[in-house]
Amino acid sequence: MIVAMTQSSGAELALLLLGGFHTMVDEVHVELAKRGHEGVRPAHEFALRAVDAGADTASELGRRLSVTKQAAAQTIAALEEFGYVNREPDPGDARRKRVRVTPRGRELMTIGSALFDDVRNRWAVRIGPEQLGTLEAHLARLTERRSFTAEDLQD
Amino acid sequence: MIVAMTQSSGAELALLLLGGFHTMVDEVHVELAKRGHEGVRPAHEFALRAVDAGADTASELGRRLSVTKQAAAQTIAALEEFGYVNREPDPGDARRKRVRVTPRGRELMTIGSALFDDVRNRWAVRIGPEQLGTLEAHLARLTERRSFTAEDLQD
DNA sequence: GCCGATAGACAAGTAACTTGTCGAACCGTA
DNA sequence: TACGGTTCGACAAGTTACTTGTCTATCGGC
Repeated sequence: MIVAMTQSSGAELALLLLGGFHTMVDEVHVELAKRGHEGVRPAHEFALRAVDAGADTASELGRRLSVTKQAAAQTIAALEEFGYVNREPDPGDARRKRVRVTPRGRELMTIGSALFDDVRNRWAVRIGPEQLGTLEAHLARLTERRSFTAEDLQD
Repeated sequence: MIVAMTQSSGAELALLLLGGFHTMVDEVHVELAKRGHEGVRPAHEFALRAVDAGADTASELGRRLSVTKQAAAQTIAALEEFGYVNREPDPGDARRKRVRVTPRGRELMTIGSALFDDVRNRWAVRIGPEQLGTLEAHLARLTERRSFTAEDLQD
């Protein structure tokens, strides 16, 4: 995506960041398809990780991914259709449906992690592991705590 | 957008890159709306820059942005509707319609560049200008020439 | 003067969201 | 224990930024 001239170093930086993301994700996505996970979309992978990390209801997943609960519910429905998660009623709260990662979902996460780490390792070889570590540390600092607004409290 | 645990440093890196992009774009987008460019979507800004940089037909714009010519034509139609570009027949080739950036389009680019540069400058203050330069240089290396495939030749 | 390549138009489909609305369930308080 | 506000998930429709597929008009080399 995007190789344009920009005449703005700020806009160029934005494109570099997006390009970096796409470079990683495209490669992982292609390789996942070859290994028996054809239908899966990049967004599904990240959502599945969030579910596994504890976002086991649609509302909670929405909050973690900063999307509406409806969007999260749609993602969960897709993951369920592909057999990556299943849903069961929460015994302690009849409103909730608890989302659990299935063995097949766990397999996707394992392969996905390996593929992402693979790309990262090749990057480490190209610019040096300590340089990559510094890059990550800087990015983490620059993106943390993206200032709350009133909108973040809705829904 | 996304604060999930991942248990994979590769996947975390991908999220950092996407988060960085979003952090920049969201801020610019909000500020643009305040300054009289309400309808504009983030993608439009980058497309407009590509047009200005010489991608003055739908097909060419598609190639530069790595999307289909149809997608590029839709983007151009949106830009035209908002008054950021206009189209006129190419005198030398009756198939082509030449896309030109209007004064209002140029204003958008100017403001957009300033806002992006503003974010970048604040980042430079936070981690140091030379560190940011290194980060950009590394990203540029890691994303350059994302290996051609047969698909790139179609359409 | 044909023929393959290219430009753009039109149509329909898709992914990943959004807003808005709703009923059911939960929970603190009066 | 009844109420009132909050939260949960479901359903419906709309939006953005794409895609694939098909079509006609035009161009350029031989």
